[in-house]
Amino acid sequence: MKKNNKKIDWRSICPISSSLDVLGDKWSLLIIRDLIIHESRTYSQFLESPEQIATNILASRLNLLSHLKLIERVNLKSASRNNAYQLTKGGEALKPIIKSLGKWAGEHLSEFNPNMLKINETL
Amino acid sequence: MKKNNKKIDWRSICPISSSLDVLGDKWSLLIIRDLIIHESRTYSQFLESPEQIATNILASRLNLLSHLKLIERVNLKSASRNNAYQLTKGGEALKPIIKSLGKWAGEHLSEFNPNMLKINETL
DNA sequence: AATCTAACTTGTAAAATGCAAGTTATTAAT
DNA sequence: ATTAATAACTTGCATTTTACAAGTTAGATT
Repeated sequence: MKKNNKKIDWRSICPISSSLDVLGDKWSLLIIRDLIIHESRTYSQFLESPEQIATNILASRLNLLSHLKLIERVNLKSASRNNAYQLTKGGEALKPIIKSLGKWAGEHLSEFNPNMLKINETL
Repeated sequence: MKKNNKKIDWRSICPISSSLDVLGDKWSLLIIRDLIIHESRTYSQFLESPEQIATNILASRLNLLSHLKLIERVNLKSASRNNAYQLTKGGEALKPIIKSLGKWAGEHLSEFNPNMLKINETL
C-alpha cells in the first residue's frame, strides 16, 4: 500500500498562518513559480531549475500540492511518465501573489543579494 | 563577542527565489503579520500569538528581519527591554502581499482547514 | 539594595532537509 | 517480442533546522 502521508498540522484558525502551514518553506512556491513561467513541467524539468531541489523533496512537494489541488497532471488519466504538471485554478490564483513577491524582492533585497535580477511588473 | 550569524544562502539570481531565501519558512511572515495587526510588538507579545513560536526561533527571526531592515525597534537608541519592534518601509511593503495570502487561503484552503476564519479584503 | 522579570541563550531531542544510490515501470530500439 | 534506456520516483543515512525545557542577564520596580 502506497504511503499517502498528508496530515497537515494547522497551527491556528488564521488564514495567513494556514497559508504558511502549506506553502511556508523554501520550495513549494518555487514549484508554482516554474509552472507560472512554463505553463507545464515534468518531474525532470523541475530538476533543471537553478535552485537544484533534491529529488525526494520534489516528489513530496508535488504530492502535497496535488493533494491540495493547487497543481494537477496535464493528462489526468494516463501514467506519470512524460505526464507534466500544471496549475489548477487554486494554483493560478497564487500568480499575482508570487509576482508581487518578486517585485518586492527586487525593491528591498537587492542590497543584500546584488546579483539578483530585477523583475518587471508583468514578470 | 556576540554571534552575528547572518550569512544568507542565495540559491539563485531569481527575485522570487531570493524572497523565499529570507522569508520562506513557517514563522517569518507570521512575525510580519503580527506587526501588521498590532503596529508594534515586544518579544513577549510575539510569544502570545496562537501559533506558539519557540523562544529561540523568535529571537533568531527577529535578528534576521532586523538585519534585512524589514523590522526595527520603536526606540532605535534605547535598550531592548520593553522596546517593541515595528515594521520599516520594507516591511510595510509586504502588507498587501500578506493580505492577499490570507484572502487566497480563505478561498482555497478552507476545504482542508475547516476551522479557518475567512478574512475580508481589508484584513 | 534587593527583587523581579522581559529578553534573550543554551542544551538536547525530534523532525525536516540534503545527498547519493537504488528501484520500477513505460517507452524506444532492435 | 525481447531487450535496453530512462523518467519518475524511493530509500538510507548524514546534516541541518526546529522544538522544548531550562537557565542567564541586565534594566526596571519596590
